[in-house]
Amino acid sequence: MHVKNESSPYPLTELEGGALGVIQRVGAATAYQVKEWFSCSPSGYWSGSAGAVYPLMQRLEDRSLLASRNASETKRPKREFRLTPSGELAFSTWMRDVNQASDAGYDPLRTRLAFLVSLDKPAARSLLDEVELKTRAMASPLDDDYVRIIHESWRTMRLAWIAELKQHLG
Amino acid sequence: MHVKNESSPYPLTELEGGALGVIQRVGAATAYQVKEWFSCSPSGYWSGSAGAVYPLMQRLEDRSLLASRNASETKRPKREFRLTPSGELAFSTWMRDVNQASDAGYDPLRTRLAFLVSLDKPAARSLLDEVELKTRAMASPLDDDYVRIIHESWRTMRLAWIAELKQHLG
DNA sequence: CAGAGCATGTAAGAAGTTACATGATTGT
DNA sequence: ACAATCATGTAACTTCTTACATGCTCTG
Repeated sequence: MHVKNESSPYPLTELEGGALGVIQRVGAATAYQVKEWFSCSPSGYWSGSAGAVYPLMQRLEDRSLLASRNASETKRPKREFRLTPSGELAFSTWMRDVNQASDAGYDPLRTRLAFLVSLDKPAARSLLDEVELKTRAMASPLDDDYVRIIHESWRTMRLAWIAELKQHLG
Repeated sequence: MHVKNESSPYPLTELEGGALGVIQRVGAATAYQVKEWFSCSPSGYWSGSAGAVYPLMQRLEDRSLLASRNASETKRPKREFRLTPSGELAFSTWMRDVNQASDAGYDPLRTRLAFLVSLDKPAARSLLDEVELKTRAMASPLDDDYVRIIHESWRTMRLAWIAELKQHLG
Protein backbone atom coordinates (compact mmCIF):
# COMPACT_ATOMS: atom_id res chain seq x y z
CA MET A 1 0.00 0.00 0.00
CA HIS A 2 1.41 3.34 -1.02
CA VAL A 3 1.48 5.98 1.64
CA LYS A 4 2.29 9.58 0.80
CA ASN A 5 4.68 10.92 3.37
CA GLU A 6 6.74 14.06 3.45
CA SER A 7 9.82 12.65 1.82
CA SER A 8 8.22 10.71 -1.02
CA PRO A 9 9.15 12.03 -4.46
CA TYR A 10 5.75 11.36 -5.99
CA PRO A 11 5.11 13.34 -9.15
CA LEU A 12 3.12 16.46 -8.51
CA THR A 13 -0.44 16.74 -9.71
CA GLU A 14 -1.35 19.55 -12.10
CA LEU A 15 -2.85 21.59 -9.29
CA GLU A 16 0.23 21.14 -7.13
CA GLY A 17 2.56 22.04 -9.99
CA GLY A 18 0.44 25.05 -10.80
CA ALA A 19 0.54 26.29 -7.23
CA LEU A 20 4.33 25.97 -7.10
CA GLY A 21 4.50 27.74 -10.45
CA VAL A 22 2.51 30.72 -9.26
CA ILE A 23 4.70 31.09 -6.20
CA GLN A 24 7.84 30.69 -8.26
CA ARG A 25 6.64 33.45 -10.59
CA VAL A 26 5.77 35.98 -7.94
CA GLY A 27 8.42 35.06 -5.38
CA ALA A 28 6.09 34.74 -2.44
CA ALA A 29 2.33 34.38 -2.28
CA THR A 30 -0.55 33.73 0.07
CA ALA A 31 -3.01 30.92 -0.51
CA TYR A 32 -5.52 33.61 -1.41
CA GLN A 33 -3.30 34.92 -4.20
CA VAL A 34 -2.82 31.44 -5.63
CA LYS A 35 -6.57 30.94 -5.44
CA GLU A 36 -7.17 34.20 -7.37
CA TRP A 37 -4.57 33.31 -9.96
CA PHE A 38 -6.30 29.96 -10.56
CA SER A 39 -9.70 31.67 -10.74
CA CYS A 40 -8.51 33.85 -13.62
CA SER A 41 -8.15 30.80 -15.81
CA PRO A 42 -10.80 30.26 -18.51
CA SER A 43 -10.93 26.66 -17.36
CA GLY A 44 -13.29 25.25 -14.76
CA TYR A 45 -10.52 22.86 -13.79
CA TRP A 46 -8.68 25.81 -12.24
CA SER A 47 -11.72 26.84 -10.28
CA GLY A 48 -9.64 28.14 -7.41
CA SER A 49 -12.04 27.07 -4.69
CA ALA A 50 -10.90 27.70 -1.14
CA GLY A 51 -11.63 24.11 -0.23
CA ALA A 52 -9.10 22.97 -2.82
CA VAL A 53 -6.37 25.59 -2.46
CA TYR A 54 -5.96 25.97 1.31
CA PRO A 55 -5.56 22.25 2.01
CA LEU A 56 -3.29 22.02 -1.05
CA MET A 57 -0.90 24.63 0.29
CA GLN A 58 -0.86 22.87 3.64
CA ARG A 59 -0.03 19.57 1.94
CA LEU A 60 2.83 21.13 0.02
CA GLU A 61 4.21 22.59 3.21
CA ASP A 62 3.88 19.21 4.95
CA ARG A 63 5.97 17.76 2.13
CA SER A 64 8.51 20.56 2.65
CA LEU A 65 8.04 21.93 -0.85
CA LEU A 66 6.76 25.19 0.58
CA ALA A 67 7.65 27.15 3.69
CA SER A 68 5.30 29.68 5.19
CA ARG A 69 5.88 32.69 7.41
CA ASN A 70 3.52 35.07 9.08
CA ALA A 71 3.47 38.17 6.88
CA SER A 72 0.74 39.98 8.72
CA GLU A 73 1.36 43.66 9.39
CA THR A 74 -2.11 44.42 10.69
CA LYS A 75 -4.64 42.51 12.73
CA ARG A 76 -5.63 40.50 9.70
CA PRO A 77 -3.84 37.16 9.44
CA LYS A 78 -1.61 36.67 6.41
CA ARG A 79 0.43 33.61 5.66
CA GLU A 80 3.00 33.89 2.94
CA PHE A 81 4.47 30.89 1.14
CA ARG A 82 7.81 30.53 -0.58
CA LEU A 83 9.45 27.65 -2.40
CA THR A 84 11.98 25.63 -0.48
CA PRO A 85 14.96 24.20 -2.37
CA SER A 86 13.09 20.88 -2.64
CA GLY A 87 10.15 22.87 -3.89
CA GLU A 88 12.25 24.46 -6.66
CA LEU A 89 13.47 21.02 -7.66
CA ALA A 90 10.01 19.47 -7.56
CA PHE A 91 8.64 22.30 -9.69
CA SER A 92 11.42 22.00 -12.24
CA THR A 93 10.90 18.24 -12.42
CA TRP A 94 7.19 18.70 -12.85
CA MET A 95 7.74 21.27 -15.61
CA ARG A 96 10.01 18.91 -17.58
CA ASP A 97 7.80 15.85 -17.09
CA VAL A 98 7.26 15.00 -20.74
CA ASN A 99 4.81 12.21 -20.05
CA GLN A 100 2.46 14.45 -18.14
CA ALA A 101 3.03 17.38 -20.50
CA SER A 102 2.08 15.24 -23.51
CA ASP A 103 -1.19 14.02 -22.04
CA ALA A 104 -4.17 15.13 -24.06
CA GLY A 105 -5.86 16.32 -20.89
CA TYR A 106 -9.54 16.94 -20.75
CA ASP A 107 -11.31 18.93 -23.39
CA PRO A 108 -15.11 19.24 -23.34
CA LEU A 109 -15.20 20.33 -26.98
CA ARG A 110 -13.06 17.44 -28.18
CA THR A 111 -15.19 15.00 -26.21
CA ARG A 112 -18.37 16.30 -27.81
CA LEU A 113 -16.80 16.21 -31.27
CA ALA A 114 -16.27 12.49 -30.82
CA PHE A 115 -20.04 12.14 -30.60
CA LEU A 116 -20.96 14.87 -33.08
CA VAL A 117 -22.35 12.36 -35.59
CA SER A 118 -25.22 11.72 -33.21
CA LEU A 119 -26.37 15.34 -33.63
CA ASP A 120 -28.16 16.50 -36.76
CA LYS A 121 -26.24 18.92 -38.95
CA PRO A 122 -27.96 22.17 -37.87
CA ALA A 123 -27.41 21.30 -34.21
CA ALA A 124 -23.77 20.44 -34.84
CA ARG A 125 -23.22 23.66 -36.74
CA SER A 126 -24.95 25.71 -34.08
CA LEU A 127 -22.84 24.11 -31.36
CA LEU A 128 -19.64 25.02 -33.20
CA ASP A 129 -20.92 28.55 -33.87
CA GLU A 130 -21.74 29.17 -30.25
CA VAL A 131 -18.51 27.69 -28.96
CA GLU A 132 -16.66 29.93 -31.42
CA LEU A 133 -18.47 32.99 -30.09
CA LYS A 134 -17.78 32.09 -26.47
CA THR A 135 -14.15 31.43 -27.27
CA ARG A 136 -13.82 34.83 -28.92
CA ALA A 137 -15.54 36.46 -25.96
CA MET A 138 -13.25 34.85 -23.38
CA ALA A 139 -11.45 37.45 -21.34
CA SER A 140 -7.71 37.52 -21.60
CA PRO A 141 -6.62 36.48 -18.16
CA LEU A 142 -4.42 38.24 -15.64
CA ASP A 143 -2.12 41.20 -15.81
CA ASP A 144 0.71 38.85 -16.62
CA ASP A 145 1.98 39.62 -20.12
CA TYR A 146 3.55 36.26 -20.67
CA VAL A 147 0.48 34.28 -19.64
CA ARG A 148 -1.61 36.52 -21.87
CA ILE A 149 0.55 35.74 -24.88
CA ILE A 150 0.13 32.01 -24.27
CA HIS A 151 -3.58 32.40 -23.82
CA GLU A 152 -3.95 34.37 -27.05
CA SER A 153 -1.89 31.84 -28.89
CA TRP A 154 -4.11 29.06 -27.54
CA ARG A 155 -7.25 30.96 -28.48
CA THR A 156 -6.00 31.53 -32.04
CA MET A 157 -5.30 27.83 -32.53
CA ARG A 158 -8.63 26.94 -31.00
CA LEU A 159 -10.51 29.22 -33.39
CA ALA A 160 -8.55 27.84 -36.34
CA TRP A 161 -9.55 24.35 -35.27
CA ILE A 162 -13.20 25.30 -34.99
CA ALA A 163 -13.07 26.97 -38.43
CA GLU A 164 -11.61 23.83 -39.94
CA LEU A 165 -14.22 21.65 -38.31
CA LYS A 166 -16.98 23.88 -39.61
CA GLN A 167 -15.61 23.59 -43.12
CA HIS A 168 -15.35 19.84 -42.76
CA LEU A 169 -19.00 19.82 -41.68
CA GLY A 170 -19.93 21.55 -44.96
CA MET B 1 -28.32 21.67 0.77
CA HIS B 2 -28.45 20.08 -2.64
CA VAL B 3 -29.19 16.41 -2.71
CA LYS B 4 -28.83 14.41 -5.90
CA ASN B 5 -31.82 12.17 -6.26
CA GLU B 6 -33.07 10.12 -9.17
CA SER B 7 -35.30 12.75 -10.70
CA SER B 8 -33.02 15.77 -10.49
CA PRO B 9 -32.02 17.19 -13.87
CA TYR B 10 -28.49 18.13 -12.84
CA PRO B 11 -26.16 18.65 -15.76
CA LEU B 12 -24.12 15.59 -16.52
CA THR B 13 -20.42 15.51 -15.83
CA GLU B 14 -18.02 14.86 -18.70
CA LEU B 15 -17.59 11.23 -17.66
CA GLU B 16 -21.34 10.71 -17.45
CA GLY B 17 -21.91 12.34 -20.82
CA GLY B 18 -19.11 10.29 -22.31
CA ALA B 19 -20.59 7.04 -21.01
CA LEU B 20 -24.02 7.87 -22.45
CA GLY B 21 -22.30 8.82 -25.71
CA VAL B 22 -20.54 5.50 -26.02
CA ILE B 23 -23.75 3.60 -25.41
CA GLN B 24 -25.64 5.80 -27.83
CA ARG B 25 -23.04 5.11 -30.50
CA VAL B 26 -22.98 1.34 -30.15
CA GLY B 27 -26.61 0.82 -29.19
CA ALA B 28 -25.96 -1.31 -26.14
CA ALA B 29 -22.83 -1.83 -24.10
CA THR B 30 -21.51 -3.41 -20.94
CA ALA B 31 -19.64 -1.40 -18.33
CA TYR B 32 -16.55 -3.23 -19.48
CA GLN B 33 -16.97 -1.99 -23.05
CA VAL B 34 -17.40 1.60 -21.86
CA LYS B 35 -14.33 1.19 -19.73
CA GLU B 36 -12.32 -0.05 -22.73
CA TRP B 37 -13.59 2.78 -24.91
CA PHE B 38 -12.43 5.29 -22.30
CA SER B 39 -9.08 3.56 -21.98
CA CYS B 40 -8.40 4.05 -25.69
CA SER B 41 -8.30 7.80 -25.20
CA PRO B 42 -4.89 9.50 -25.31
CA SER B 43 -5.96 11.35 -22.17
CA GLY B 44 -5.33 10.25 -18.62
CA TYR B 45 -8.63 11.87 -17.73
CA TRP B 46 -10.38 9.03 -19.53
CA SER B 47 -8.43 6.42 -17.63
CA GLY B 48 -11.30 3.98 -17.65
CA SER B 49 -10.63 2.56 -14.22
CA ALA B 50 -13.11 -0.04 -13.01
CA GLY B 51 -13.56 1.90 -9.78
CA ALA B 52 -14.81 4.85 -11.79
CA VAL B 53 -16.85 3.18 -14.51
CA TYR B 54 -18.84 0.52 -12.64
CA PRO B 55 -20.22 2.89 -10.00
CA LEU B 56 -20.84 5.45 -12.74
CA MET B 57 -23.04 3.08 -14.71
CA GLN B 58 -24.92 2.19 -11.56
CA ARG B 59 -25.51 5.88 -10.82
CA LEU B 60 -26.83 6.49 -14.32
CA GLU B 61 -29.20 3.57 -13.95
CA ASP B 62 -30.34 4.86 -10.55
CA ARG B 63 -31.16 8.14 -12.27
CA SER B 64 -33.08 6.21 -14.93
CA LEU B 65 -30.84 7.40 -17.73
CA LEU B 66 -29.73 3.84 -18.40
CA ALA B 67 -31.54 0.53 -18.20
CA SER B 68 -29.69 -2.75 -17.88
CA ARG B 69 -30.61 -6.30 -18.74
CA ASN B 70 -28.86 -9.58 -18.19
CA ALA B 71 -27.21 -10.40 -21.50
CA SER B 72 -25.32 -13.44 -20.34
CA GLU B 73 -25.46 -16.47 -22.60
CA THR B 74 -22.91 -18.50 -20.71
CA LYS B 75 -21.98 -18.89 -17.06
CA ARG B 76 -20.14 -15.60 -17.16
CA PRO B 77 -22.24 -12.67 -15.97
CA LYS B 78 -22.89 -9.92 -18.51
CA ARG B 79 -24.92 -6.80 -17.91
CA GLU B 80 -25.87 -4.77 -20.93
CA PHE B 81 -26.91 -1.13 -20.73
CA ARG B 82 -29.12 0.87 -23.06
CA LEU B 83 -30.27 4.48 -23.03
CA THR B 84 -33.74 5.14 -21.71
CA PRO B 85 -35.75 7.97 -23.29
CA SER B 86 -34.63 10.26 -20.43
CA GLY B 87 -31.11 9.10 -21.14
CA GLU B 88 -31.40 10.12 -24.78
CA LEU B 89 -32.67 13.51 -23.72
CA ALA B 90 -30.00 13.97 -21.07
CA PHE B 91 -27.30 13.05 -23.58
CA SER B 92 -28.63 15.45 -26.19
CA THR B 93 -28.81 18.23 -23.59
CA TRP B 94 -25.28 17.51 -22.48
CA MET B 95 -24.04 17.54 -26.07
CA ARG B 96 -25.58 20.97 -26.73
CA ASP B 97 -24.44 22.49 -23.44
CA VAL B 98 -22.48 25.41 -24.85
CA ASN B 99 -21.15 26.56 -21.50
CA GLN B 100 -19.56 23.24 -20.73
CA ALA B 101 -18.46 22.75 -24.35
CA SER B 102 -16.66 26.12 -24.32
CA ASP B 103 -14.71 25.47 -21.17
CA ALA B 104 -10.96 25.43 -21.76
CA GLY B 105 -10.70 22.18 -19.86
CA TYR B 106 -7.44 20.93 -18.52
CA ASP B 107 -4.34 20.88 -20.63
CA PRO B 108 -0.99 19.91 -19.11
CA LEU B 109 0.95 21.47 -21.97
CA ARG B 110 -0.90 24.78 -21.78
CA THR B 111 -0.38 24.89 -18.03
CA ARG B 112 3.35 24.39 -18.42
CA LEU B 113 3.53 27.01 -21.15
CA ALA B 114 2.19 29.55 -18.68
CA PHE B 115 5.33 28.94 -16.62
CA LEU B 116 7.74 28.40 -19.49
CA VAL B 117 9.64 31.62 -18.74
CA SER B 118 10.94 29.98 -15.59
CA LEU B 119 12.80 27.40 -17.70
CA ASP B 120 15.98 28.26 -19.55
CA LYS B 121 15.75 28.30 -23.34
CA PRO B 122 17.34 24.90 -24.01
CA ALA B 123 15.05 23.23 -21.47
CA ALA B 124 12.00 24.96 -22.94
CA ARG B 125 12.97 23.95 -26.45
CA SER B 126 13.64 20.38 -25.39
CA LEU B 127 10.27 20.17 -23.66
CA LEU B 128 8.49 21.30 -26.81
CA ASP B 129 10.55 18.93 -28.95
CA GLU B 130 9.75 15.95 -26.80
CA VAL B 131 6.06 16.78 -26.51
CA GLU B 132 5.98 17.08 -30.29
CA LEU B 133 7.52 13.65 -30.67
CA LYS B 134 5.12 12.07 -28.20
CA THR B 135 2.18 13.74 -29.90
CA ARG B 136 3.26 12.39 -33.28
CA ALA B 137 3.74 8.95 -31.77
CA MET B 138 0.28 8.85 -30.16
CA ALA B 139 -1.73 5.93 -31.44
CA SER B 140 -4.87 6.76 -33.33
CA PRO B 141 -7.55 5.47 -31.03
CA LEU B 142 -10.25 2.90 -31.63
CA ASP B 143 -11.64 1.26 -34.71
CA ASP B 144 -14.19 4.03 -34.97
CA ASP B 145 -13.58 5.99 -38.16
CA TYR B 146 -15.32 9.12 -37.01
CA VAL B 147 -13.48 9.35 -33.71
CA ARG B 148 -10.24 8.77 -35.57
CA ILE B 149 -10.91 11.71 -37.88
CA ILE B 150 -11.52 13.98 -34.90
CA HIS B 151 -8.40 12.72 -33.19
CA GLU B 152 -6.28 13.32 -36.28
CA SER B 153 -7.72 16.78 -36.67
CA TRP B 154 -6.89 17.51 -33.02
CA ARG B 155 -3.37 16.17 -33.43
CA THR B 156 -2.76 18.29 -36.51
CA MET B 157 -3.82 21.47 -34.72
CA ARG B 158 -1.76 20.50 -31.72
CA LEU B 159 1.36 20.05 -33.81
CA ALA B 160 0.73 23.36 -35.58
CA TRP B 161 0.49 25.04 -32.19
CA ILE B 162 3.72 23.49 -31.00
CA ALA B 163 5.47 24.52 -34.22
CA GLU B 164 4.30 28.09 -33.75
CA LEU B 165 5.45 28.14 -30.15
CA LYS B 166 8.84 26.84 -31.16
CA GLN B 167 9.18 29.59 -33.72
CA HIS B 168 8.12 32.15 -31.15
CA LEU B 169 10.79 30.78 -28.85
CA GLY B 170 13.41 31.51 -31.51
C1' DC C 1 -21.17 53.20 7.78
C1' DA C 2 -22.08 49.87 4.41
C1' DG C 3 -20.51 46.87 1.08
C1' DA C 4 -16.80 44.89 -1.67
C1' DG C 5 -12.93 42.51 -1.44
C1' DC C 6 -9.03 40.41 1.42
C1' DA C 7 -7.85 36.53 4.16
C1' DT C 8 -8.30 32.58 6.77
C1' DG C 9 -10.16 28.09 7.16
C1' DT C 10 -13.49 23.83 7.93
C1' DA C 11 -17.40 20.24 7.24
C1' DA C 12 -20.02 17.12 4.53
C1' DG C 13 -20.42 14.90 0.51
C1' DA C 14 -19.23 13.47 -4.38
C1' DA C 15 -16.45 11.09 -7.33
C1' DG C 16 -12.25 9.86 -8.63
C1' DT C 17 -7.65 6.57 -7.73
C1' DT C 18 -5.17 2.15 -6.87
C1' DA C 19 -5.43 -2.26 -5.47
C1' DC C 20 -7.79 -6.27 -4.39
C1' DA C 21 -10.93 -10.18 -5.23
C1' DT C 22 -13.31 -13.54 -8.00
C1' DG C 23 -14.28 -16.37 -11.70
C1' DA C 24 -15.32 -17.65 -16.95
C1' DT C 25 -13.68 -18.02 -21.52
C1' DT C 26 -10.53 -18.20 -25.37
C1' DG C 27 -6.35 -19.01 -27.76
C1' DT C 28 -1.72 -21.37 -27.92
C1' DA D 1 -2.33 -26.51 -18.92
C1' DC D 2 -1.42 -21.78 -18.87
C1' DA D 3 -1.85 -17.01 -19.84
C1' DA D 4 -4.37 -13.27 -21.54
C1' DT D 5 -8.45 -11.08 -21.64
C1' DC D 6 -13.43 -10.75 -20.55
C1' DA D 7 -16.38 -9.44 -16.89
C1' DT D 8 -17.97 -8.19 -12.54
C1' DG D 9 -17.44 -5.57 -8.56
C1' DT D 10 -15.70 -3.61 -3.79
C1' DA D 11 -12.63 -1.25 -0.06
C1' DA D 12 -9.66 2.23 1.47
C1' DC D 13 -8.02 6.41 0.42
C1' DT D 14 -7.35 11.04 -1.83
C1' DT D 15 -8.85 15.12 -3.30
C1' DC D 16 -11.98 17.72 -5.20
C1' DT D 17 -16.85 20.50 -4.67
C1' DT D 18 -20.22 23.45 -2.38
C1' DA D 19 -21.42 25.78 1.42
C1' DC D 20 -20.57 27.64 5.69
C1' DA D 21 -18.12 30.48 9.16
C1' DT D 22 -15.32 34.26 10.78
C1' DG D 23 -13.32 38.66 10.87
C1' DC D 24 -10.35 42.70 8.92
C1' DT D 25 -9.60 46.67 5.74
C1' DC D 26 -10.42 49.91 2.30
C1' DT D 27 -13.34 52.86 -0.58
C1' DG D 28 -17.29 55.75 -1.66
